Amino acid sequence: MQKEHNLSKNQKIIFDLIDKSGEPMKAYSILFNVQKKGIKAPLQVYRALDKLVEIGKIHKIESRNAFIACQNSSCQISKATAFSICESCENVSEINNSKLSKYLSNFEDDSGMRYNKYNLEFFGLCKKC
Amino acid sequence: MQKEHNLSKNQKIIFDLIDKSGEPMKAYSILFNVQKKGIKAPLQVYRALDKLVEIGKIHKIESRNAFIACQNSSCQISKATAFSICESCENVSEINNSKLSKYLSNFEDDSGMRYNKYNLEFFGLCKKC
DNA sequence: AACATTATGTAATAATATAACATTTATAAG
DNA sequence: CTTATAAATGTTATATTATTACATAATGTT
Repeated sequence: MQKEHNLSKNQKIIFDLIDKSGEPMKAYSILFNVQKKGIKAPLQVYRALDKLVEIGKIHKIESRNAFIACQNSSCQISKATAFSICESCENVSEINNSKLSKYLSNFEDDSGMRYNKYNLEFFGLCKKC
Repeated sequence: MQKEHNLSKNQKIIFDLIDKSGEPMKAYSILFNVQKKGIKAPLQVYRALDKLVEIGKIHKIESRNAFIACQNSSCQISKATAFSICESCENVSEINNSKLSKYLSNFEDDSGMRYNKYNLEFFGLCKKC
């Protein structure tokens, strides 16, 4: 069952932009794009991004300092994320592989530490490149 | 067989600092710490960090913008990295698990894209926390 | 209505990272 | 050993990414 998050005005504007772009967007590029909609300051962008990440509508690509819309319909929270990143064209796509997520979610290291979250980034060349 | 990289003066100073600290260090904290040794500018630090990452002596913890010495004696290059990060005390340790690295190195997603590199960060609470 | 929570607006500034250019040191090739 | 090439350094300025602090407004709850 999916909890519907009612996005606020700024959150909606920013999510729509990222979602439509279909690719990772950087915070200041987002800012530039939403200035005509009245969002003027970095903080307004970062606050919306924080919330959107928290509720799993977007994910942060840590190695790129960029944000991408969640491409996984069943993904509610950003607790188990995996991405494939082309080092040439910088295309990024979210990996949705249940074996992989099961493997990683159940992973226990030697210290016995248990994890509640992970983020995995794969790098290589995509088909085109 | 391990290729010995002869570190340059700045690289050595910065690697020794990070290695001795035993924990992730941020670039400007490194800069502060090596100023008495004559390294005055951010760029000098970043250049050494870039090189050290390239040759696998240190790794970047992407989610923290910090750098940690490689804790894996057999790790020559930073092409297959995994870390465990405590969200409370921020302790970070490198995971050296051959099953995991084998699994990830051989992972192929549905698109058939092959990867030559990955970085995985696990989050949770360490034993102490 | 009163209260608490969440979101917004705005200005200033902190933290992270790179560009551009000049010079020096180390390495390799003849 | 000297010329050529690559790697590293030094320095200044600037770009990019992100947060602090404080005031106000909107939304949700009892």
